[in-house]
Amino acid sequence: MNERDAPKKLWSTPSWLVSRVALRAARVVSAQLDAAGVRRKHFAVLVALSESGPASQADLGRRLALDRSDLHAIVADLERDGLIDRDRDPADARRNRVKLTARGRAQLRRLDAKVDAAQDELLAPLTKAERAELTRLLTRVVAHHVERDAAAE
Amino acid sequence: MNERDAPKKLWSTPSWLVSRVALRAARVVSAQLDAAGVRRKHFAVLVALSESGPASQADLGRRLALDRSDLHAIVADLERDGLIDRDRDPADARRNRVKLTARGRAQLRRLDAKVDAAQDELLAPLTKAERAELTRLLTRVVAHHVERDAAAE
DNA sequence: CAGATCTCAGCTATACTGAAATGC
DNA sequence: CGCATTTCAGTATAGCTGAGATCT
Repeated sequence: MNERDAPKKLWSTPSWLVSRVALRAARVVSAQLDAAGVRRKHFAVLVALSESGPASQADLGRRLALDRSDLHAIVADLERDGLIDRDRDPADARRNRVKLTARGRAQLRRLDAKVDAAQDELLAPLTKAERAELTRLLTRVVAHHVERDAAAE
Repeated sequence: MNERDAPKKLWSTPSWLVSRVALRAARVVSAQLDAAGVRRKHFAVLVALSESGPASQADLGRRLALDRSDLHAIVADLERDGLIDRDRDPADARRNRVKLTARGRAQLRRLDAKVDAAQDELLAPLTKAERAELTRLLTRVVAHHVERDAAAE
């Protein structure tokens, strides 16, 4: 008796399935990142800084859908570990300008490989084409809800 | 600036996408169930009891992948609301025998419709065929990890 | 002035652990 | 005895809220 004996109704309910997959995803990704002492949100922040350059905390929060409050703690962790630098934005003194350090950049390269390995572990039973299709469908769902939120202001 | 401006790297990372979809799923389902004063886990327990008849808490926990501790609280809620009955299992006095009441059965019918509506809301941008394909792929992923856990004992 | 940003204290829900009491 | 079940207390993380201080 285990999860495989869950009600048929749930096995055909996308919201239940996606929650189960999200839990597995969190586990495999966290397991990969744990050794580096980094959590998933920390990784997301490093990725965003690497891709788009320095940003304010408010900006990072909006782009990554992270709360200002959580972001505050994450950025403090990353700064303590020397992976990012923080200073006042000279153009707008309300903002903290957050940027990757060389050490953060190097750490991100290592983390990238670990996160890629976790994807492989998560999607092990799927072919390459199926993984692409799953990614496409999930992307469409997320995009739809993001646009709906934006339309609602 | 919002989630749509998240790093491209994340938009192509299945674990990130599936977490975002799971959050949206939790929101739309919870919104539907809130009015009835029921949460998602409560719904899952009702579904399991309806499909397979009376069960012990340990059994429900294994089948629904819910912790014994959480299940304790859920079952207490459902009993307080008159949706389930609980008594000692005469065949094994360690077990609580949990079963649906008539009221629970009636409530479940209403909740079923609400959860179905939430699926529609969640998967709005997808065609029927795409929804079926997404469900199939997610099922394969969950089943894979469930079997792996079972094999590891 | 209204509005944005950062910080801090706290909240709820979810997932999980340890241990005691009871019964097989 | 070892093992299963229930109950209870407690932990960690994610997502979120309210409010104050500061700045545009």
